[in-house]
Amino acid sequence: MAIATMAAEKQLDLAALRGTPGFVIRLIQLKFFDGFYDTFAELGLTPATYAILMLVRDNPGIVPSSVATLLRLHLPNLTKILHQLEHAGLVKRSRSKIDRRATEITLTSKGEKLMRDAVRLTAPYNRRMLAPLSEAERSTLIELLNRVSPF
Amino acid sequence: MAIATMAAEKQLDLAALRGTPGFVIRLIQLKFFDGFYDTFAELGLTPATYAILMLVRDNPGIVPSSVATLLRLHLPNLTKILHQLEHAGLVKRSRSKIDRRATEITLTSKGEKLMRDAVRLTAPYNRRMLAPLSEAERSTLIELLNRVSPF
DNA sequence: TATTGTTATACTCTATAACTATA
DNA sequence: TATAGTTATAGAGTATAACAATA
Repeated sequence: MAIATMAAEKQLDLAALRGTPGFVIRLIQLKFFDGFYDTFAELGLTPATYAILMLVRDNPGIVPSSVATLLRLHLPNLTKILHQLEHAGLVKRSRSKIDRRATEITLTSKGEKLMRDAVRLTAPYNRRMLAPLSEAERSTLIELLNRVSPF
Repeated sequence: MAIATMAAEKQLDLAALRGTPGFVIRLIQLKFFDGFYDTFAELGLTPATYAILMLVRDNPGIVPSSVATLLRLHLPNLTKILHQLEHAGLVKRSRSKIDRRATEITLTSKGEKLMRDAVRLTAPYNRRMLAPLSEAERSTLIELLNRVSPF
């Protein structure tokens, strides 16, 4: 956080940008990222590793190409992260016996424990990020976002 | 676009991630960025330069530190972009007479023309990105997003 | 002593090309 | 011939430190 502090910016005209959803979404994403690190850095998780480990938790044996597609990562970049996660003892990679080109990813017990800890922080984090909204509005927002989302 | 194509990913369990607004917002932002380049690349605009030029258009004489704060950019990075925009003849920078450390940014007539062209593409682009929603739902979403946004 | 803007630089994220091993 | 995964590398985006000019 070295970005200049707010000052007389209040009287500026932001109407056009505030009506541009792409711009507002970018600001919100930065807010979620900042909040993510505040919450999950103590567990050593980044937004990317959180999503990867969660996807593996719910889909044991998933292959890297599926993870890459769903999380919008390029396979070479995912390979590097998976190498780190394996080195940290959080996931295990093993050759598929059906298609020996494919690698099946599963969580280790250490990975499972980490995600249990992470899940405990998740709901409060989400609530904090959406604090300006009521419970009903939060549900509405999440539903609308999922309809707009590519998946 | 070299990310693997969708295949058997449909039968995977994505419930946890879909209930995580930060994750869905990230996917949506990528969708908006892709769509932005499809729409505005012909004008030579990026999401960053679009936002900067729009902010200058609506706030002529705005100083770089305010732009940086509002757009969540760091001043050294903004400096570089402003240099490019000035070199492209889209903005003009002049020393403030009140505070001679400050630089006042304004659009050139070329910059104004560019933004008129850009504005014509904006509404259709936004509508396309939010196509899965009805008109009323679009308004609701934009209103909720603005309430969650830091500004 | 603090702030504005700049330069230089480092770091992270994302993207592409080329290779291997399997199919 | 095509696909899964890997390696190496390039590029864009973001971050920090140090400085000059001005307040």
